[in-house]
Amino acid sequence: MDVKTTCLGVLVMGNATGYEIRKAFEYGPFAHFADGGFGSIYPAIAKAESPGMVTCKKHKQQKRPAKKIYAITDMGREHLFSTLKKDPGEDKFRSNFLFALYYADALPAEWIDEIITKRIADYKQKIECLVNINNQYCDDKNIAPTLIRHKGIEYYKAMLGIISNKKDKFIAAAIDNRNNNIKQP
Amino acid sequence: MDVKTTCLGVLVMGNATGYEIRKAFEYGPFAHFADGGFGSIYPAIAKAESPGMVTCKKHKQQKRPAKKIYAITDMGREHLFSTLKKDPGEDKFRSNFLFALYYADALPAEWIDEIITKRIADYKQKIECLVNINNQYCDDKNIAPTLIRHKGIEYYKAMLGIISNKKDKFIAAAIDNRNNNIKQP
DNA sequence: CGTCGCATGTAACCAGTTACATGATTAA
DNA sequence: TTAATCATGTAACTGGTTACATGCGACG
Repeated sequence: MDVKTTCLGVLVMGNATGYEIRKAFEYGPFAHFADGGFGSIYPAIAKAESPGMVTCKKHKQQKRPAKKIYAITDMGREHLFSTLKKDPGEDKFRSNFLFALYYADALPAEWIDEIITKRIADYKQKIECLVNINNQYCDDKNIAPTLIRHKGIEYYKAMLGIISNKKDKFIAAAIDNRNNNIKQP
Repeated sequence: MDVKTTCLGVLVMGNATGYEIRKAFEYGPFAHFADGGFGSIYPAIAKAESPGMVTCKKHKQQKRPAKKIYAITDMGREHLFSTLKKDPGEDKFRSNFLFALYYADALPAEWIDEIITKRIADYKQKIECLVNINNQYCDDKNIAPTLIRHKGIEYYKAMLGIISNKKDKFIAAAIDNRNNNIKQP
């Protein structure tokens, strides 16, 4: 799913500026499975505007760049939903954290302790963030967004549980092998 | 984590060819959180070879390109482990599947049913794959790989449980809104 | 007779990240 | 006074994907 399409996904829920779209990616209910920074969002909206998938109204402000409020068009809606009806393909999960833990046996126990402790705190914060999301992205008429939000919460809780349970074992693995090195080929 | 480093991560567990490295990314115990196709692996190994992070021995074969068996060097090990001691940063999870489900209210119920049913089958297969991994990547001396493998299994089981529980609700959301459309701004 | 597995690689392409460019207002 | 929020955007870079190029052997 390219950034243009995810932007349309935000705009279908209500008009927004580029800045607000980015906030939706960062704090919105699908923050944990879609993203986009300024450097990709602004060009993406421009790419959506030229064929007419979105329209733009400028609101002048004092001492700031004019707000550009984008609205999705029928063409934009069609593009979004036809994309959504295509095979979603596999999820992509990339984790340097797990990659590092994989080699816990060859890393200092303090480091393993540190990254796991930090990650546990991160997960707790993510859960809180998803729990506290207000309704600006969730219309009552639409049930799915709420379900997805709950799914996100359950996902992080599952991650939290797994990591918390195994924390001591990982640290022990690192301690046990403090003076060994990883298997030499 | 760039492909060069993940390749070193495979090689630290034993010598391998480019082809075998790719298999490790696809079926190995960290297949669910790291990756790389041929188009990225071959150039990555070449980039690791020139400064001396890996060495290469050619084994001629009949009627096939010579096998190039790579071995990690001390420099390669150092590069790997020093990278592993850096802040792993956030995990990246991108899911077109969840993105589509988010708009279930505006999509055909049959489609939602189809993608959820398929995803449940996918998760079951992933679990089986991780359960059946043999020890070629898991040395008994090293505990962490096994822990990570179990973590992968628990992760997919959690995903499976969440999706299975909510399946009917998502389909109902799609059915209920069959003649409505998503909120118009 | 087709497709999967083995086995290497290159080149064009594309999408997204990072850094740059600008700058007032407000809360800690 | 420092950092965060608001608000837009461009340009260079980087890194990975896709398609191309080659081709035999085994299995069904």
